[in-house]
Amino acid sequence: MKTQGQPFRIYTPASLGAAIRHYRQQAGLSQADLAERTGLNRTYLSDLEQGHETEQVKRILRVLKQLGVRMTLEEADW
Amino acid sequence: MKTQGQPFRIYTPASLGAAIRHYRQQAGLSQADLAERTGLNRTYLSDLEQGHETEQVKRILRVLKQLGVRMTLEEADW
DNA sequence: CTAGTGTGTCTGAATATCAGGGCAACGTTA
DNA sequence: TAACGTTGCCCTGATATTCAGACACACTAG
Repeated sequence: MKTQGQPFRIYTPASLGAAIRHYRQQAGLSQADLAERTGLNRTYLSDLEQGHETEQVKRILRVLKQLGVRMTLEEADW
Repeated sequence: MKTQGQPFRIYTPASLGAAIRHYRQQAGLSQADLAERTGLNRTYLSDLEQGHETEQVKRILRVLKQLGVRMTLEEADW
């Protein structure tokens, strides 16, 4: 049983942040936990989840939209 | 509804770039075309397709991997 | 009440990135 | 051959981002 939730379709930095927050909370991790595990700053993760990580992600999403490509996030078995 | 190609699973900046290149070529666009349509610099797109747009994408992918989340790109009907 | 946890947010400094311009190499076509 | 289209790559200045560290607030447990 995969227990896969619904995939997230990513169109904006905000939706990316919301998806990340969802998966982080589902994993039972705090921002500090995840920051430590990824070697990233907690402030960065906070901003990321709120969609404040704008320019770079927006650029890529703009390219994908122009090409008619959809970005999806979903649980994976790796 | 067109035939959907196989989705791309994105694990690295290089695979993101390869997917973008695939879709751009499928759309019959040059880098310059796409740059104009997206308002981005052609050099940026060149780097992006080669996976040289590293840090930001790598950070996000690192977060997703840590959370057991997979990023996928595929054609969308919009 | 007090301590601890989680998160948002601020500052300033250090980095990373992008746009714009240009040039070389390559393949294709006339 | 020459002209053209495409792409990789270089440089520079300007901009955007990330980080560390700190603090406030809300909430919860003891």
